[in-house]
Amino acid sequence: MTGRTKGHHMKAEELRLLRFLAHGGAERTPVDITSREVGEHLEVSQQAADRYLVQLSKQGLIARSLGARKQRLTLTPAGVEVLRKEFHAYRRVFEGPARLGFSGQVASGLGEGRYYLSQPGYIVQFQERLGYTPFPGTLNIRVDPKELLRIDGLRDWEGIRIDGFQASGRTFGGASCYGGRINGRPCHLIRPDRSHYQDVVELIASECLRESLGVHDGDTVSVEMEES
Amino acid sequence: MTGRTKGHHMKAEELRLLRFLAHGGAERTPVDITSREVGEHLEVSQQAADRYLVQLSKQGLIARSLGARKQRLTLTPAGVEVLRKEFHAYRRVFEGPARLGFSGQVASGLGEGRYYLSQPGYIVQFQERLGYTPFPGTLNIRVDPKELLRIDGLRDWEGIRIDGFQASGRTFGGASCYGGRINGRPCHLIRPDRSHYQDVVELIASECLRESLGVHDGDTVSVEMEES
DNA sequence: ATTACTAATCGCCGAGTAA
DNA sequence: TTTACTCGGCGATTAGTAA
Repeated sequence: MTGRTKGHHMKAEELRLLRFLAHGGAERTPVDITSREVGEHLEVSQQAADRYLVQLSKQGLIARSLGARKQRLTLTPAGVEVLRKEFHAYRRVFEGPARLGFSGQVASGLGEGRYYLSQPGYIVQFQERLGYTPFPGTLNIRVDPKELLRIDGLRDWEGIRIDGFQASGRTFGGASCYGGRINGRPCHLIRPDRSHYQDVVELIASECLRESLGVHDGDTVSVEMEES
Repeated sequence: MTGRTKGHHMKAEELRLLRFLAHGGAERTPVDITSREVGEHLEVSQQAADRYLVQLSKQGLIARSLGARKQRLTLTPAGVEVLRKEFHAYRRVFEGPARLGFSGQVASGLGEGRYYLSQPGYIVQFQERLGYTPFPGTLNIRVDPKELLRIDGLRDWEGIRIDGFQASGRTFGGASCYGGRINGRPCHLIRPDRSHYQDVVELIASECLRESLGVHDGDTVSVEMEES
């Protein structure tokens, strides 16, 4: 369920194996196959194929149940997500940067945004990777639940990675940022790895968006995301 | 121009590099970049990045011209094809098998088909990989030149590989086969690596298609290709 | 049959450095 | 500055084989 947070990239064979399983329908229906057959398809030894299967399983990308005769493989949601991201990366190449527009109502958060955005561990990363230090506070937008699935397509975008860290004895989680505009003004949508909201998206910008846009709770705003 | 005939697969980093270059527009416009920058993006050393560039260049997937300051990189058509094939493989996963229909007129070939299809070097491969021994003769279909670009999309499909070989002192080239139906009857479209025709596609089947379909030169036939 | 461990080999990565 | 060579080290692969 949680995205591939770690930045260590997959090796080509593991990716091809994942794709092979998806091709065989392992997203929906378990696929019965031996490590030998996997090896034949990938043109590697049975031993290597088996290691790949073990690795993918460890990474939570496939689920294995070993029978005496064959093993039964299923892609996990995380495995599917890896493939969808790859797909999207290629689509980006051939079809240009994706766009995603939606609108929603300004909402009050729980004041967490301010707390998180004040953490130096985050600030240095924002400065480094977004090119600015965000105003300490997120603008929360409540969107129509029907739109959520579409907005969730952002998961496939490359995004700008903000890594989690430890500080003062607690853990701060990672997040991904996506560039866009709200009512024409540049901002980033920030999606924490472990999101707490369902129908709320959080935006950050260098200034206080509430002020610079002159909006209040309940006001409708329109957001235009564009992939870099 | 010639497709990646060799079956030795690319490593993940080379593929990512190729995609990175395409992302930077190297398909159309040369990209100026140093091996250090490439390494940073791929998160490998400058030396490794350089090796990848050399490899890709050797494989004819990119063109390099070294300046004193940066190198100028362009994707070759072969490089673009590699990426397009990857793209298509993922699309196949998420959007199901592609279909491609076209129609054309039965045409006479030069009798080469019979000669090639009689070569034992090909026959064993057909039997092994297509599951039948083709009737020794291709059915040639002349198609509307306007359709050619669309039909050329077949290049992205996975296809069934027939390898080239040497026999009696000469070289026989490789080809790719794609499954489909002509007027409802199963057949394979065969696309030699070095194609001699422009607006003609060649079909093979276990029986003589001319007979079993009861068609003659000039008759219009319709072909339905479906990806496996 | 399978999966998967061990041992030996292979090949790749990156540091140092030449050009 | 670049690109790109050599080489030591180590991770990955395969053959053999145990379970």
